[in-house]
Amino acid sequence: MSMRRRRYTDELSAANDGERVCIAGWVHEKRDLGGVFFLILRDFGGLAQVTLHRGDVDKELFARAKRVPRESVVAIEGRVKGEEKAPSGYEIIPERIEVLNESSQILPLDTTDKVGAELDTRLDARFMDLRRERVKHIFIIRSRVLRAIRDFFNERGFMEVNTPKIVSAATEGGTALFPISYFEREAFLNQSPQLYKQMLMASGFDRVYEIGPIFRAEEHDTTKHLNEATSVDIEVAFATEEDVMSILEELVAHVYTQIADYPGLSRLGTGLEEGFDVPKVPFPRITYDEAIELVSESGEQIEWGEDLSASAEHVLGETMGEHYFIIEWPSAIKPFYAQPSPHRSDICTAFDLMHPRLELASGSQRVHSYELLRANIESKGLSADDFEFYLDAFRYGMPPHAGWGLGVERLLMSMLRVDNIREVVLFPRDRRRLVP
RNA sequence: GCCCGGGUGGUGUAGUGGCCUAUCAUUGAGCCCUGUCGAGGCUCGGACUCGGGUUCAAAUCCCGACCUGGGCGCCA
Repeated sequence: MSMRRRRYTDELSAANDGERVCIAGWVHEKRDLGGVFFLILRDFGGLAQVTLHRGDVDKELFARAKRVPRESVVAIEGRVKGEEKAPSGYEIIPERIEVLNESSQILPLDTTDKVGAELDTRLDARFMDLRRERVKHIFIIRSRVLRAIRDFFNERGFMEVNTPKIVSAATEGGTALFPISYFEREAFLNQSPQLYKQMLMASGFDRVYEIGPIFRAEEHDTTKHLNEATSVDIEVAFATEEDVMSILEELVAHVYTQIADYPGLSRLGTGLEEGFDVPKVPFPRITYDEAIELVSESGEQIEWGEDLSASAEHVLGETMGEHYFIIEWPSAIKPFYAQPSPHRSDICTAFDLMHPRLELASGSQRVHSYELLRANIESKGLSADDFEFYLDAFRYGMPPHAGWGLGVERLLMSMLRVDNIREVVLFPRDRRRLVP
């Protein structure tokens, strides 16, 4: 059977009536009515009904079609017949059915969604879970989101870069790293491309972006954390935090715009049957001071200089209702590379992009002074010697610059209203899961 | 790391000490049925996480282990 002649089920319709075609895929369902037998074939495009009438088709073919186990892979040659009684307006009258690979029974999951399955069960049999329609659409959307992000940056003169994922030292502090064995030394999986993208600012690559994996060894076990995630990172020279905040909100709006008309949104089962609204730019900005004030009105007290708790973020999300920025954070709870505010010594240029449900991104203008950066590293209790490879870039002409990092999975789960971040990763890595 | 839940056929579930030879759906095997689209009807097969304990009696109560869901903390 030639793959060149293979057609997708969604390319066909009643308009192809009479054409001889070849389709291939999985046996999604079988309905045996005695004298008439329906085999529902599934490929990447969708479903097609293959109809066999006893008497009209070869006896052997009829019997073999009934015997093929569900989820087996088959290639079918036959004629398209426009048929109002068929679910998609046409059916295939087969002349040949070739079983390319028979599926074992009983299946680990139901691909027809008649019976549910828990996430853990689904992830154990992820290859089969991904055959389910709603799950497939999540990853088609994910792919489209990544494409939209690349288009956005490429159109704006950004250069895509790749920085190392195996690194020598604790990068930013704050989070736990995965140690790995690197020949005779210890190394780590990178928690973020932060230091490397900043170093590129000193190279004159003044608008860079990277989409890549980040690794966090935190032993958290929640619906919004992963130990291996994907981040979109940018760094822009001669820019302030306001400049990169504009880029960020425009990016989010662009991504929403690109996905808003995707028909598969309605198949997700997450309440997006009517699609979604593209968030309006600019997003509201509230300062950290305003944020803790708002939270205190709801009864929860946050001391100035403390990070916002989960319940505080929830209160803010309720109040703000849509995407918003929290700006002017205390320097003490932001990383060493956040540039201090020009107006106040105890706050910095850092910002967080919040969705009502969770934090999506954080960024800042960066410290570009070697002396200040070195002092900041030391004052955070880190050793400046470990950062020599990074600090060197600041001694020979580092322009002012700003940037941010955005969690792809968080963007997706918030956009698609998915409850668990694992849903938007093909093979998620969490506290317990290392396979598949 | 802390707190609170849960582990019953392949999958999803009912069952809070004896009515359990364990419910229902779906899946699987088989039979009937010539227009199904969650097809329908009939027959059959298939499970109490593991190890201790309490009791005349444990799926059910207790202890431990393992697995697992959620919340908090940390973090993006």
